[in-house]
Amino acid sequence: MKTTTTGTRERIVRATSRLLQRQGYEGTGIKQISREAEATLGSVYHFFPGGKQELAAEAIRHGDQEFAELLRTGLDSAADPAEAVIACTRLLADALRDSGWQDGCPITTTALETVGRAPVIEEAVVEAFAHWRAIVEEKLHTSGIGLTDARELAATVINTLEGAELAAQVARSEDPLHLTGRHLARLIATYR
Amino acid sequence: MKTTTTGTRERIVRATSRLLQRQGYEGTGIKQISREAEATLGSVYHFFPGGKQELAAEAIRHGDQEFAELLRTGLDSAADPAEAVIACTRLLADALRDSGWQDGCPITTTALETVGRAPVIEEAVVEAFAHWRAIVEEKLHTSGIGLTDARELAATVINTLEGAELAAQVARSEDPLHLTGRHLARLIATYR
DNA sequence: GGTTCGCTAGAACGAACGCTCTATCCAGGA
DNA sequence: TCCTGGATAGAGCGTTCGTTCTAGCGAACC
Repeated sequence: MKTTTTGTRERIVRATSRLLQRQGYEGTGIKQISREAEATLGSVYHFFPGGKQELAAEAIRHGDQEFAELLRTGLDSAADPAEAVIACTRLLADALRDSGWQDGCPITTTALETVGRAPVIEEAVVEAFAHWRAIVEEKLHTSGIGLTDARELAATVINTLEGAELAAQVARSEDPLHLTGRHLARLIATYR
Repeated sequence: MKTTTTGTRERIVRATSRLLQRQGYEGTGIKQISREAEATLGSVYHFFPGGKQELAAEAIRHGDQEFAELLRTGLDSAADPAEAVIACTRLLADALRDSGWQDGCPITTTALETVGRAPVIEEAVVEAFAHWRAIVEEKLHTSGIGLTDARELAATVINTLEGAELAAQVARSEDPLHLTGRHLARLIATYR
């Protein structure tokens, strides 16, 4: 069955994405991935002949989509861009807390570990960040903020969310995310 | 000689700190550390009987001091807190570029890799972030910003710097840091 | 001069790493 | 009915991992 084969591939990608998110690239073994995905080592190398790097790049792309969806959900929940960003921080805080402070940004750890040493992965990382910035930029622009300002603000919004998520994870507290939401809202307000 | 022994210990800590910064915790082996530090495996385990975790925790504390010094240098370079923060982003951008985009925040990668799984390291990480926030907070407060505002702003300044450094490293560009400097300055200006 | 002790030195251990390879399974076409 | 080829299965390769352990070094004290 076609569904079975694509099912295995997808199970592998999802398991990899979750493991990279929680343990990073070097801390995650291919055998652990195959175990968690309920697939065999043979299947992993069948679908990803490029090995661990190719698999990780695909997992990053998966995390990209996941995070993008969260962003869109948050941004669509309010017309005012400042409130919309606050909604994003709330969604992030909820997800982080509900996972026992385990599930931060799905790609940051892997990105930092592989920067400058695994071009295939890095490319996926760069695309993910650009993708997220574009989503925020569009929201800001359609809310009446000029193109240049919207682009610059979007970059800072994403970067700040990343930093806040890291802080929240380390502190095991939602506070850094909520605080960041308020400060970003205040910054955005200065542009209107 | 006393100087020789403390010399070896310090060489090990410095080498570990630099390697953790560039390769992360899981990507750095103890044998590589002993090689780069020009110390033997026996020496490493003599000074750090707690093994890799104890060594990493000590290296994090070293990175803490290093980053704190950079922050103080930047903050002291201008009376106006907004300009002072911009000076920090400039220092960070210089250091990052000059290292070939290798030397980002000395502790972030290790922090993310070990969060929730290595309490000894995590404790050092939490202390480092608190330390950095305190430095920024003091600058903001002595510049006339209220205590609560200063504390909250300081947290956001540190978190945002972290996020911007990550973005700059991934993009191999100083822009995210400079942009963040401008936005943080703008945010700080709304409090005066 | 002998003894102690902080430190250096690196061989060796079991476990885990990424990856290769052969064998087998089984649905669909000839 | 046989054949083909995508998918599954996992033993085994060489290497490296973190750690342990014993042996030896040289300066300092009695």
